[in-house]
Amino acid sequence: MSKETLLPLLAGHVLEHGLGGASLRPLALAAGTSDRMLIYHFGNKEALIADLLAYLAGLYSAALEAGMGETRAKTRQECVARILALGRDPAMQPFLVLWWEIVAGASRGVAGYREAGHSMMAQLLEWLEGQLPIDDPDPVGGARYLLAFIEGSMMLNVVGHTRTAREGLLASDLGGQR
Amino acid sequence: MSKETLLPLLAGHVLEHGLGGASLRPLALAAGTSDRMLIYHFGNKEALIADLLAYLAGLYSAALEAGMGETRAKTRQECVARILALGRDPAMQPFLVLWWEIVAGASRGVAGYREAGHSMMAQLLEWLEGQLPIDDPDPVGGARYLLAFIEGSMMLNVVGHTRTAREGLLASDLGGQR
DNA sequence: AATTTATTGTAGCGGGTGCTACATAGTCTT
DNA sequence: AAGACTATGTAGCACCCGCTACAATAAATT
Repeated sequence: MSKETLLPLLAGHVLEHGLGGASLRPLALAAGTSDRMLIYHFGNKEALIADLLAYLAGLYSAALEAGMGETRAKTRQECVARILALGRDPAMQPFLVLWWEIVAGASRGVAGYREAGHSMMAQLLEWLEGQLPIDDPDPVGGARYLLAFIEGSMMLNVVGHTRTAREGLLASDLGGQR
Repeated sequence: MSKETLLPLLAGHVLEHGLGGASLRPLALAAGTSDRMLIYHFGNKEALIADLLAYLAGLYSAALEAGMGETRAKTRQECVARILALGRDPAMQPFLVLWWEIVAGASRGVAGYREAGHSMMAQLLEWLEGQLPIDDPDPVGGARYLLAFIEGSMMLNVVGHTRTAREGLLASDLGGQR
């Protein structure tokens, strides 16, 4: 067994049980090995987490591509609706939970978290640009604007402010009426 | 020494060293007691964290009031600029770091985190409504809209997407030109 | 065939975790 | 004055943590 065969199993465990609280022995059990071997392959836990974060960023990219619609949205509203729907997809839920854990780690300065978060947001940004209407007057700026708004809305949902998020969306025209 | 005198000291430690990784003995040391006494006063760690989260929400409210400007902003742009500046204030930094930890806990379903996060966002929302221009056409919806956008921008900053956040802000008119 | 190298198991170390048992001193009530 | 209640210190338990020392096996290399 090598790193490459271990990483998917480790990622599965982390997506289910969290990243911060993960410890070697449960991680090893989920991957069918021992803590002894995890250290052998990765050197130490910090390196393991770093490799795992990179692998998870790749997984996230794949999940985004799988969730990408065949056609572009016709309006920014439709585009936002699509991505918010993607966020409600149960299959994406473990990623979202993990996502806020990564943000928290990045904020506290834990090694590797900022980089992983940056990478995942860059991928989402690129995906979002490709989802904007073809005739959008400012796809580059628009994607950045919508990204901030969407992620803020998702955070509000997480802390139970679903109504706040919805009413915020209604109060905005997403730059679409100009 | 009672709960009431303990909580400010505990909050200070948590603001400096984080909430998730906090354990009884360091917490007690920071408050000038023993783990033994923390359990005595709060029952168990979970109850201690719950009390601490409630106290921190109150602290956050006080910090907001202290950071509130004397006058209202004249435009939504100025309003957003003010709150983003407040977020860059070093005095607010520990709160922001703690904030993302609360969001992560809420997302993972840790007891009490969702409630604390909800309370803090409700306070920020109220504060934001009071900061909007007097002649704003839709203060209620506008505050919700701006809140989502601002929080999304702050998250982008945390993961190193400062440029993305800034360009998103430039691409939006914040509903101000209609 | 001998030797090195890669992979794995077993056992354990030092330290941190939440929490508890027990004793003690002071204070308050009857 | 006697007993009850409150607050606190000391010591420790059972468990989890990352990590390591040592040994064993098997494969590859010389």
